[in-house]
Amino acid sequence: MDRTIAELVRLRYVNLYCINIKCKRNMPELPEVETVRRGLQPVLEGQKLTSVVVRRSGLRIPFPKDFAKKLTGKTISHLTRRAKYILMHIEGGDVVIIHLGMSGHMTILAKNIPKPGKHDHVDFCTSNAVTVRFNDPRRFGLMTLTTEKGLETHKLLKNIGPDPLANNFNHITLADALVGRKVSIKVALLDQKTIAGLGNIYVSESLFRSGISPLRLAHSISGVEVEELTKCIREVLIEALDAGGSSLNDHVKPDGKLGYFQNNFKVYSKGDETCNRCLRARIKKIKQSGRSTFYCPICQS
DNA sequence: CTATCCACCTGGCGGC
DNA sequence: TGCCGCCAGGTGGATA
Repeated sequence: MDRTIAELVRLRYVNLYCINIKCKRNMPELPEVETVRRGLQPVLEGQKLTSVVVRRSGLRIPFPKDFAKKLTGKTISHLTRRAKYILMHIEGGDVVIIHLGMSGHMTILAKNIPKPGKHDHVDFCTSNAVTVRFNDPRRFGLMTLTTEKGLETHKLLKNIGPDPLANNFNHITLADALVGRKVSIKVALLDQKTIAGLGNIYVSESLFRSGISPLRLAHSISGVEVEELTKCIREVLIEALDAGGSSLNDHVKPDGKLGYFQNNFKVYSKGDETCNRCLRARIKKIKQSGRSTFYCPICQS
């Protein structure tokens, strides 16, 4: 039975519906965050928030004063995304900034709403009797408030680089962002002000696909290589997004649980395994700036 | 200014 | 079986 989320909610078919997945190797990077946004969109847009329940004083940062109070009774106009942030636009000009951190996920509860568990920090209850529950065991996520006017200059968003899936992003944008950077290309791509939305997984995957060693210095990447890298970043992200999208649209099980993203990683977490491109080298795992990097020493140079 | 390092947090896993 | 300690990750702020 394949149905969209909106349909399932309308039919009150969904008991428990996990939008994001508690899968060890699926930290929320751009594709996962975008998938969550797309999953929430049909159930939240145009709905009034009848109540907002906040169960602790803060996550990575404190909740704003009167967070719940300011949102209660307001209508959600639409959901957008900037880098790994989900933006919930409220009629009247407020905007809720949501970051899933490392372990944050959303659950849509359409009936038989269970008692909140240990890490269920926030509930958004809407006029269509749906509860969207935010759970985040590690509490690296955050929620805060700003306004439409303050969005561009908000501390969390103002220094974020271009979105790799946006139309205005291309190899020239990326090349510009790498000029003079004396860090490795791996570290530069992980930096959100170079490019928005890549995390540890997709940086390794993009570099593998483009055949560029993660150890190269950012400023040493040639124009031709940046062009290839740009193409590969987009491909990797779009493929992950498609996998997420198919999870949302096609893999709804009768019990309402979402199908898992497929892990088609070529190098990430594949340390010591034989490279499936050259079939000769073993994937190396190294540390760069305290973060693990996976790459093929033959395919990437 | 840029680069590096650390704190934040908890579940999961390896080792004993 | 149980417990201990380490590790993973994204980000901002402190430090060099």
